[in-house]
Amino acid sequence: MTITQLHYVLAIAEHKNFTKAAEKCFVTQPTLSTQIQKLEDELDVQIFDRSKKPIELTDVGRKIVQQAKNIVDESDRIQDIVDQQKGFVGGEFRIGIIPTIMPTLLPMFLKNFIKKYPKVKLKIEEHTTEEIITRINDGHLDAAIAATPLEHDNIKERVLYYEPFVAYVPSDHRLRDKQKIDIADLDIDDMLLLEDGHCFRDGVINLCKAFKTHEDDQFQLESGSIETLIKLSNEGLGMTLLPYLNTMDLNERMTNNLRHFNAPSPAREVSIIYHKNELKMQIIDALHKVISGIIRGAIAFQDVEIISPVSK
Amino acid sequence: MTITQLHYVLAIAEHKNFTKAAEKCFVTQPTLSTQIQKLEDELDVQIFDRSKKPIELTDVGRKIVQQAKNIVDESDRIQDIVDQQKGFVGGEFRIGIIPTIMPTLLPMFLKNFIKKYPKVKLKIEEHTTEEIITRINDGHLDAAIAATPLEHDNIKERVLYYEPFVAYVPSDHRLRDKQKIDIADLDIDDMLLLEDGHCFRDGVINLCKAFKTHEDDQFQLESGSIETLIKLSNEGLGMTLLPYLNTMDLNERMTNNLRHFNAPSPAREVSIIYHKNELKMQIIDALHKVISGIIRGAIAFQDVEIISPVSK
DNA sequence: ATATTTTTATAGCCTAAATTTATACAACAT
DNA sequence: ATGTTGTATAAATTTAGGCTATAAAAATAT
Repeated sequence: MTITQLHYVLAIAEHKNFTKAAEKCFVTQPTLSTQIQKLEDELDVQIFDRSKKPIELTDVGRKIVQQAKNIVDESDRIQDIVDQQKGFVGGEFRIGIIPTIMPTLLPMFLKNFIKKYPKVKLKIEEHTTEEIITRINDGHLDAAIAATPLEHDNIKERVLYYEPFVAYVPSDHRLRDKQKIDIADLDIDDMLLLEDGHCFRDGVINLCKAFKTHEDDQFQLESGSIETLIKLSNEGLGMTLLPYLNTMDLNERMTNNLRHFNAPSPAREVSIIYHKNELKMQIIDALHKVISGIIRGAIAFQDVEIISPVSK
Repeated sequence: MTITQLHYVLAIAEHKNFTKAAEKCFVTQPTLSTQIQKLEDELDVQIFDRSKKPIELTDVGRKIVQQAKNIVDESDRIQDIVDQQKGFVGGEFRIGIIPTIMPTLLPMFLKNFIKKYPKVKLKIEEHTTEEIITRINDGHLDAAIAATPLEHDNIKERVLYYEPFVAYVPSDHRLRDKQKIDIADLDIDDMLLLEDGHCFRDGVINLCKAFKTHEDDQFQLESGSIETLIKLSNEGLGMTLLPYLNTMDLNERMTNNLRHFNAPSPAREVSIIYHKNELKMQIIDALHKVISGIIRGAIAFQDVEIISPVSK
């Protein structure tokens, strides 16, 4: 049994297809055929059920794949150990970012990061939180930036910053004349909300994906786009909450619609999340350092008292 | 990087000597030299410091060895998975047993076990608890039978049975005339005790390695031999406690010296212990099944109430 | 200091294993 | 039937792992 063979097993298990798996492994298809056969002979057990189309895993096969993942992960860490020793931070790194964070955060840290860590080849992908979770679990993403806590067993979270929400109150709204808003003022029924899991602790109100629960509403907003949110609000469909970073580049007319909260301000927790196997930890450390450094300059001056968010 | 290379690394790390490690790996010394060099080249880091005699690990080397252990362990489990699937229980299995358990327990289950699992090649070794812990940690033992709890991070315990102690009271002893003894009757100062960690919960008395703490005693008994204990007791050096199984084959004169406890009787917890990586779990399961089955017939009829032992 | 022993590294050769190209074969769709 | 898609097999090639023999270096003995 070799680590290479285990890589082949994983590729085939993933693609359910020898030919495609071979491409991903940068070898030819016969190589996979023979190597898998050799491994199956050695273990004297069938890993794949080739009678099914597309190919399926046998029962033992499933367990073997699970274990093969462990072994491959653990063997990747040898290089990690060496990298850490050398202070080398580099290689390909795939990071997912949720849509509501991408446009504001990415421009803030990207230039800085690639300058500081030129050896890292960042692959940035926009995904929803659910997509991110599956992709971190199957190893397609090395890490992601998302609203937390997620409380997912296989995924670790490291908080980057707490981002307060600012109310966006259009001109005809009942709260228009309040200079500072309290959480108690909010009414779920006249609010447009983001889909991100921003749950904030308050005995009375829990905005966790609140808008999704109203099935009798006339519309449901699946997009996490802040721009859409603002425009709908401008159309008189209700007030909304904007993450603080999104309020920084509004034009003057829109800035007039902003109302800050009295402390404690509702906030979302934004974290870098990664698989519990902690692969490529140096790069995750590096990202954490750069991002939280940048954010300290952008959010810290705020005098709002951040409340810590709590899950459903 | 291959799993074979990692095996080589581990062997050299253990023996601090290429030649000996090569023997253990059943290859020649040049093979190790070249393979280690290849690995070091691939990782571009020195694993061993060959300038020192005997050879030493570098700082990264130590971490790599640690990780290599993980990988090798995990890769061994692939075979485990297959074995479990096939219901196959076999292969070499090294089990350690502490001296006070060996002579009574081993004869009870060994014949039964080898009959039921003829494919398992048991290697039985007698060791002290401390030796057992190190040997389980470094992988030289697959499992062991010892008095628990040990509360060791890397070692899991699975209780086989609770073995009550029976007092052995020589003819001239102050407790001689009591038919049933209470824990409160015991006095550390006139007792000979085993060295095994049998700690039992009682507000007043804790016999955990008690005899070792008395540095002013005239003698200290390091042997865990029950025979020695009985003979010393017969010589009038004090009463002692015998594990129940050891009282079953005494001659009549000695049986007359036995005094059972009023419930709850002090007892030692005897467990099969194994590394938390849970390698060869099928065999451990098999041993557990056979031994606790045998013991049910030997101890269960006792009507003493067993108290659960608790650590220091 | 020199010789001897012990231990690791290197060279050259051999064999086995991994991979490739070419092709056969099977299942499925049209 | 025929083409398509996907896996297995055959033969050739390259690569890697292992061996013997020996050199080099270090430790130990004389």
